[in-house]
Amino acid sequence: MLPEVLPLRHASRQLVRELGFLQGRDAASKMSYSHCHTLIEVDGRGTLAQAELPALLRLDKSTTSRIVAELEGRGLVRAKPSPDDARARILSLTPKGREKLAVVHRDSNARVEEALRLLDEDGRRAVVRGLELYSRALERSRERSRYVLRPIAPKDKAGVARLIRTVMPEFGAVGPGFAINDAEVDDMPAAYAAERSGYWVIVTQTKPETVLGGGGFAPLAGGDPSTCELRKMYFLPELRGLGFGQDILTLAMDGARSAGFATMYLETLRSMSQARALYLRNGFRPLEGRLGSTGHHGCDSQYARALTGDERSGK
Amino acid sequence: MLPEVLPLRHASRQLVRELGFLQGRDAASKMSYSHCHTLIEVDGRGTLAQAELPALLRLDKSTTSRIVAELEGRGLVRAKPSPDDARARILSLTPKGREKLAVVHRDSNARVEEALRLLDEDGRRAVVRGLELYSRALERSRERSRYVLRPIAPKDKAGVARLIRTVMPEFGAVGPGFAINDAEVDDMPAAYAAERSGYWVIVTQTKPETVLGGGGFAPLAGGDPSTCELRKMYFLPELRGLGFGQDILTLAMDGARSAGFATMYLETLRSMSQARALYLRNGFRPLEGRLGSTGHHGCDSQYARALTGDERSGK
DNA sequence: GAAGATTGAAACCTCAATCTTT
DNA sequence: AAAGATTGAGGTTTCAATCTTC
Repeated sequence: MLPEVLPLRHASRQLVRELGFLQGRDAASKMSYSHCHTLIEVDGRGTLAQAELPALLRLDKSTTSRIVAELEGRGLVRAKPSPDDARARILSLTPKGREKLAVVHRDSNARVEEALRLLDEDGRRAVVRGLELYSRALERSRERSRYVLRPIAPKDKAGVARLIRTVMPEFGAVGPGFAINDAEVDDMPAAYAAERSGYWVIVTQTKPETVLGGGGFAPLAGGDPSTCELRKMYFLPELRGLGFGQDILTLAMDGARSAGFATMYLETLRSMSQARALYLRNGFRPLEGRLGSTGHHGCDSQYARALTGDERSGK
Repeated sequence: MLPEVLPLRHASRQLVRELGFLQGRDAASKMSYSHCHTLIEVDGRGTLAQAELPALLRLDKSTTSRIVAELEGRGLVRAKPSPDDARARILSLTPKGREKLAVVHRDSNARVEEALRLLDEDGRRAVVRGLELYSRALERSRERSRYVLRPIAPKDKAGVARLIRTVMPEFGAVGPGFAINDAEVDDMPAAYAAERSGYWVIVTQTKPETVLGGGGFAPLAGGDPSTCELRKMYFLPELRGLGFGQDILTLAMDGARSAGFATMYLETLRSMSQARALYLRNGFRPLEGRLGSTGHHGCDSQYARALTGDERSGK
């Protein structure tokens, strides 16, 4: 277990309790915390579909429905039926709602400032950074839990082919000289069942499973037998930024190391900037030219790193 | 307004939503967070008086009463009447409660760890530090709100005298050569109504007001007319660590500057370590000997700083 | 009277069921 | 059937009132 887990849980319990005090109903404004957040979200967007509120506030739609009804009843929010869809309600603040929000902002700012003034500038910046990092990490972790990472299986044949044929054109990787034309695309499960290779997929947790990402390794075609290639790592947009690239890269490097490879090579495109940042973080370094004979002359960028030693990052 | 206020409020809203802090439930164990926290607090102390729970969990005593009743009903907590006081109930975990807590810990650790693994080591440390700093600042801010800082008034005469005669003996500052014997102690409001001086007190917000701390400045007796003395700054233990020393020191320095003083001098004791740290943070430097003729030869430590320029800290 | 603890009423939240519109 | 929204039932919390013991 990471050494930070227990201290963080303790700090988190403390913080939740303190925030419970800070953000409890304010007697003066008679507004619950959720009501204030709703006003803030509606104000920040000018107008807002009521259907968006549950995701923004992380509350059940029944709760947001009741909040809106209450705010409407108090004349702080106006709800109009959408012209496009008679089911939907479009929310906006009334002038009275904007006044109320100004009061809420002033009170909240004052209370937060009062606490921040007890810290020096370095401490204040550390607080903001720490809370931002943690809430972002929790958000990513929550989103990750909607997916499953597992080795490729025969049933993934069609899904993986569709994945590759969807992502590559997004980056202009169509036509000759790109992996999208490789014969293996049509049957990835068979291709990566071979010795000294591996492929993993990310699928939705909810059935029916849909393949949304994948990546693997195999011996480098026409290359040294001690060199493998990181191959066909692609993710649909909704999966990006959740750290699955790092997961698959780690699995691939560990698998390649176990299979006796000494070097991992890869070909990619400069336009895949998120992927290139991942490679650099993991100790991959750009090469001057190609290795092996992959036939992917459409790729404008090559990287490699040694798999020996315990060098995990490129620092 | 501090530049960190708005980013922090945003980050705080995000974090609160991610933590699902209100009415959150731990899915696996079917326990509300408050129930889990209660088990953790009881376990951490072995046994715990039920009356301590509201302060620990920052919940109303009616809520903690219901939580304990629920946990008792489920056989997780045992409550015995205190042998000393038939009103009080002493809580402890049953073996079944300890088992349940182990499950809760395992689940919580796993979830927190899953999020932390998305950060590098530097990020993880920043998260822990940021949350600890903020929860501590909120706690201090909450405690501060129970008190009021204001200029001394005639009605404070008895309270301030009692304050000084309580705090000084705590640090051994009794007998000849200490400020506790100064004539002004018996009527501080009158003494500090004079020109070029000021005194502030910290009193409880709840009536009747009780004086719990104070401090001020006045011309240095027997010293240069451009030199003032920071005088009689004392706080009862419950007030320490809440930043009131900094508040009074800032008021005193600003007041002295306005009254035309160029230097602020002070006499203290080495044993008052919190006060000395405050002086050093505020640009005061130790002197080799005494200034003026205060008659406080009991003090073993002298400091001074210039009031000109904008030097605020000693860095 | 004050402190420890409990109980009733009301606010807020979630889950599940329902209604309306697409 | 699916999506937007509402409603009913039940859990959690606070405030205020109450009971018991010191």
